[in-house]
Amino acid sequence: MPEFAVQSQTGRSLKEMHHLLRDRFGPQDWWPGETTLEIMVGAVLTQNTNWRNVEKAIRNLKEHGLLSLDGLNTIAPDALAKEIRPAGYFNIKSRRLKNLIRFLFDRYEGSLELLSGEKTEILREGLLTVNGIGRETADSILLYSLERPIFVVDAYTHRILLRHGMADEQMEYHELQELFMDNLPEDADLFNEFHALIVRAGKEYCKRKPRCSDCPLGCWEKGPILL
DNA sequence: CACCAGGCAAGTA
DNA sequence: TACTTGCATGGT
Repeated sequence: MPEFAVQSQTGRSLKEMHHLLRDRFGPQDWWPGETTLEIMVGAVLTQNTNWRNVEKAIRNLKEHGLLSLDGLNTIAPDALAKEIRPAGYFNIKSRRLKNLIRFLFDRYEGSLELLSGEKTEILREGLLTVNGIGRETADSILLYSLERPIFVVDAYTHRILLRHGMADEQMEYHELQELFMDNLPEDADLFNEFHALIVRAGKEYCKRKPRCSDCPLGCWEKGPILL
């Protein structure tokens, strides 16, 4: 039994919210035609960082032929930091990328084939042991890079649920995640699109200073605007 | 000038 | 468990 309402303050189900967003914005095409590795790298680089800055960093890596397991495994941390500078937090993210790559070599022989054969639950536990990979980054890798049916929770997700009366400020990551995963079909493509749409709507309408007027969700305007 | 962006870990109490 | 702080660039 879900502990929290599966309907919003305005009486909408998650499915209805997804359809409203989809009808407004269409497919978001997150991480199309990119490699498994590139998506994993992007998931780390985008931590608390605007995606446009991440694109610059990834472009640098590509231009220098570093966007490969061996390239990232071999390069010195300082040199890597220099390449990903536009993404911010470049020193710590350099170490985080090295940690991730080392994990892939230590546990999967640096083989994305072997990685892909691993069970989702084991993968998630493993990723979470890597210093610099927390729940959102791990889940982003699972969903967007490895196409596992795991729903990604981020600040926008929490904020939108708050404004629809479906969550409170204290709710924890896994509770928010369960709200989606217990009330939607277990479908990676659905989770992919829905989360991307939430981010899209969040960017345009539901920031800390919300601009609710044209939001397709027509959220509960007296709802909390915190977070 | 202030504020924010597709977080996380380490330190403190 | 529940805060607080450091990490940093680039756009608005």
